[in-house]
Order: sequence, then structure tokens, then C-alpha cells
Amino acid sequence: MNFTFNKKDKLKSKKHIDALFAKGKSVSAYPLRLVYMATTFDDDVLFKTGISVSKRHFKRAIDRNRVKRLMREAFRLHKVEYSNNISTPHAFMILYIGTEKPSLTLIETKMKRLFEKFEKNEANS
RNA sequence: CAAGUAAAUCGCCUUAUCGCUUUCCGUUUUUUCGGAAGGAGGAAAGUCUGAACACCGUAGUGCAACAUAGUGGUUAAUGGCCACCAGCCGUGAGGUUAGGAAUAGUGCAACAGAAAGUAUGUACAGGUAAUGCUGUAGUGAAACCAGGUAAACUCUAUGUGGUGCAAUGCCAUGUAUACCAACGUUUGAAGGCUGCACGCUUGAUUGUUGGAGGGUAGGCAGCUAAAGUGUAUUGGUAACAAUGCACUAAGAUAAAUGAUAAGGGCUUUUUCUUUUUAAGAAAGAGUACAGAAUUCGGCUUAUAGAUUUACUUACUUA
Repeated sequence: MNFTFNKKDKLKSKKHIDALFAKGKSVSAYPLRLVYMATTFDDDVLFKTGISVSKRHFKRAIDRNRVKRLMREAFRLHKVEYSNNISTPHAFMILYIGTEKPSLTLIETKMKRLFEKFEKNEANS
């Protein structure tokens, strides 16, 4: 078991992020939205994940930080379950598209749905 | 006691579990792993100002634009701060100011009033050849060679170059390639047609290698020891200054400093018990504003609640 979520697991490269938003596919489970793309990384990590909250929905930095931290927690604690079903390297970006401040349990359940959808899409294609 | 005034301070805590990040040490070829130490604020916010720092610009002068506006002081600097004077507000402690100039000019003036300047009406009185020609009354803060207004233009005095750490400097994978060198060259390098071969075709303005330039992804510096913090003494009404002693305090970059659970503080509401004030118990609710991004000095705005110090109190009530 491994609950870590450090620099290597984060999607940080500008190149990857630009490519992701340009070509990536997406699934959503309100208030979350997952943009994903199969790709390769220089260091051998299976997948890298970025988390983003729009400035449009949360004007104050303190609120954005709070939502991002909750999302990071939700992802970190269930990372292992998700990674079991992923075989090829992927880049992920999880966006928060709601406008209300969420609770941790809401995000956890929604994120589970999000990845279920993602797996179904991958199996079909 | 109550109601106020002015300053200043604090602004949740503990434990457990799972994490993030920086530095150092050990380990390891690196990655990894282990250990230790550090890790948001009074406003980190607004980006309104003054500087440091960097780059660009820069003979001099004038105009324009913008800013400031009592006097003195303080400071690296300021439009900040302090003291005093003056006006206004308050019983008072105190608060507040948009405090230069109204015979340089232009404009504006609610209500009232005939009229607020190219005006002269009404009533009465006086006067004239005649006429608002003169006086009084009436409106108003102000009614003629007058005043008010510069939070209207304006004038005066003083001051001001621009852009910002996404500044700027350095390293540099890949891609394309100016340039240089070597090698290959009509005995044909290399490319195109093709699955391959033959063949056909283009053909040195090119191919390969190396250098070199350029500087995208990315990285490093800038980047945290400073007009620093605490404290004591001295000078000064004060802002502030000088000196001594002690201390070292985030450095991320799709952006760390957290999440969850339990318990405890604090505030408050309701109910119950004892009761002179008050105290105790139970249940519920609340626990703010807000997140560093080159660094400092200020200003402005947001802020549940708590604490301390100094001072004031007219009328009214006792």
C-alpha cells in the first residue's frame, strides 16, 4: 500500500499539459471532470495527475486551495485502486467544474464514478 | 458601575493516523529508503503610493500631462508619520480638514425675490422740461464701482524619464539551419517513384561528420542576513535617532505549508437547580477575515471573539 502523492506523480510539464488539453478525451461526473490521454514519460511512472480549480468558479485563493487540497486527498487515498486498472502510461488532469464548496466524502464518491467511467471508455476503444 | 474616547496586544489548543515541501546527515552507481531540523499573515489581500534592485532611454530649455499645497520636524524615500497654529464638530477625553491665490480672466449660484447683471418692477416720498433721476420699504447670506464659490476651469509655487523579477544574467536536449572546416563528387554522394531488386528520374544551391551561431522545452542564478527581529540605556514633547547585548526566521513554481477523527478551550442561546449579585449542570449553535510568489517603508479595505493601558462624562437618574 502506498498513499504518497509527490512531485513525480504530479503532472507538471507544460508540454504534456498543453498536449492534454489539445488532444485529450474527457469524462465527467459533476462536479468533477477528468481529461486523459495516453502518452509516455521520461521517468518510468505509470501515470501523472494534475489537479486544477478554475479562478472563475472560486475567486478567492483560500477557497481554491481548499478545494484542491480536498481533491488531492481524495485522489491520494484511492490512487492504488485506480492504478490497478491502468496498463499503459497516461496523463490525467482532474478539474473541478462546480461552484459550491464541496465536502471530502462528496469528492471521494464522485471521483470513484469518474474513474469507473474512464475505465469503461478505455475498454470500449 | 454604566456610557464613551484614544492607543496597544492576541486572534484557538492537544493527541492520533495518512500525507506535502526545503535543507542537512547516512545509505545507494542513480532512483529509492531511513533519520534530524524548518515550513503563511496582521492584514500574506487591494496593487493605491515611496524606495532598493535590474534593463532601456537621456546635451540644454520650453510646452503639455500628472502630483502636492498652513508652519516646523522626521526618514533611504514618500502624497506617510510627529508636533504646533487656524477653521469646523463634540459637554468632554478627543475627532476632523478638500487649510496657497477671488482687483489676472472665464464660469456657477437652490429657495425667496421684479432683478443675483448688458437688471431696474411695485408702493410711498423727493426731484426734473422729461426719464429708475434719487431715497425708503419689501426678498435674501449677499442688491453694485460689493461679496460667495478654486470637492469649477484657472493662476502661482514646488516636484516628476520609462518599464518591471514574466526585470535581468547563465547553461542548454530536440527541431530547423545562416556560416566555417574535413570527407565524398559526372568513374555519381544523396533524394524521389517501389514491399525489395532492376529500371526511370532529380542532381552539388547537396550529403555525412565536426565546429559555430541561434535560444524553444527544461534547468540554475536573481531568491531571501535585511533601511532585519527582540531587548535595555541615552537624547528628543513626539515621529524618530544613537549605542550596547542577544538572535537568524518559508522559499513553492499547474505553485508545498495539508486532510480526517477524537478531546479540550472560548463566546452565546434555551432549560433546570441554588439564589441578593451570581454560580453550577445539561442540550444546541458559533469559533472570523483570509493563503506568501523579488524585497522592504507606508496607506486603504476585510475581520467571530478576547485582553491590557491611559483618559472623559454635560443634561438626566441615584
